Amino acid sequence: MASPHTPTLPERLIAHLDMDAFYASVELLRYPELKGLPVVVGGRRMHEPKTLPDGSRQYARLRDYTGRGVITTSTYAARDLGVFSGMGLMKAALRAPDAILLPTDFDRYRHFSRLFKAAVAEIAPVIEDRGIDEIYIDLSEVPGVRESVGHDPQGGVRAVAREIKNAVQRATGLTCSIGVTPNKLLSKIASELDKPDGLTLLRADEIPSRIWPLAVRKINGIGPKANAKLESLGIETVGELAAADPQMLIAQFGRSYGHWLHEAAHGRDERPVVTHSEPVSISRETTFERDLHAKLDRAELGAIFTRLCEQLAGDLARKGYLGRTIGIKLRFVGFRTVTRDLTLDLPTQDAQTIRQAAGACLKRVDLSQRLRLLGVRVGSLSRPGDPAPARRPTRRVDSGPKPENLSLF
DNA sequence: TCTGGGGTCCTAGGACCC
DNA sequence: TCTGGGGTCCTAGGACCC
Repeated sequence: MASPHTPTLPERLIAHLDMDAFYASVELLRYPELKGLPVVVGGRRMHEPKTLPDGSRQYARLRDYTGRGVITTSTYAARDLGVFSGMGLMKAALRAPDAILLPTDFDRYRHFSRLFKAAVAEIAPVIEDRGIDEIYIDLSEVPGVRESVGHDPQGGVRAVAREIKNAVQRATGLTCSIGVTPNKLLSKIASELDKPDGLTLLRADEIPSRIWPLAVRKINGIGPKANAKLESLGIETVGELAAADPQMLIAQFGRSYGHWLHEAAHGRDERPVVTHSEPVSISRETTFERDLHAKLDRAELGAIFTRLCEQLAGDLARKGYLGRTIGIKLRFVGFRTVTRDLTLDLPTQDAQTIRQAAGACLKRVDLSQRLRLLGVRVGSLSRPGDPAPARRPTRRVDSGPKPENLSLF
């Protein structure tokens, strides 16, 4: 407990910045005539817009798409038609057949990602990367942030957040939404409250009025499973979660997650803004256009497998990592997913070594069902100069020869 | 007409070591 | 010959996120 003699720490000021419909907005910059229309980005097939002789452009429609693939981003006009990120394109086509479909151009999104992050860093350098289109920013030490403007005690914060939004707009031509609160958990929620082009400031004393009415699913870390279970317990809002008996939550969800649920519902979160982090694993995976069978499609699968290993080796080399744990991921028809991994004595970067280890992993899987996805992963990463890992005697892996292992790879 | 690709973190059991 | 306890590594699966 804080005694009168221990100075209380100043409350942190953390921002969460989320680019609005990022991929779709980047596409609208080059196809401005699509502004306001339902547009969806996603899919893997070639559906580039065609420029006609008269200079006008012809776009693919959602109804034209066949094959596997999901929506990566949709414009707000498309969302109004009920098509959202993660939805299968074929399903989306039933809801919005006339929506325009654009292919993803990750290089371009990465470029704009660098632009907006650099613009923010000029104003507030303490940034945590949370992927291509969002960041956390620690504003606590930003000059002017704690000054009040007029009688608005948050005037300084608001001004700095506005400045950040303007800088992002100038650098990219894009809008973003920002939430500023005492921690990452609340800021993540706050940035969504006024999307798009939003700016939401929230103090701890506003949690009951602003946060508790929200659905528990709005909390980052409560996914579909936890949500369903909470619902079955009669808990739908954050306020109901906050009022729930912590011991009951622990009994239902386990010590760690149960305790976290309670803390999160009360808006408590001490996680720092992490400005540097090292990757834990690097992977490549692909979903096939049609389901493949290990025996019937042996040559095709073998070629894909080798290609994934080569791409992965390329990624490792480019990023400057070695990995000691090689793993595979298989997804069968029906979406059952299986993983196997194998830790080598020494880290590697070599495609053939990876391919061989991954092949050994594959031998431990029953391959009688058709596959829809194959992936390869490298973990236990190190840098080329790092000291060699302490070797432990290789233990027998009981691979128990599978009757349906078709010894293909 | 089901459900991409890239990740992180957690849990849990067995091996192995002290 | 019933039964220890802790710590770390390895492996598999699953929830969750962007």
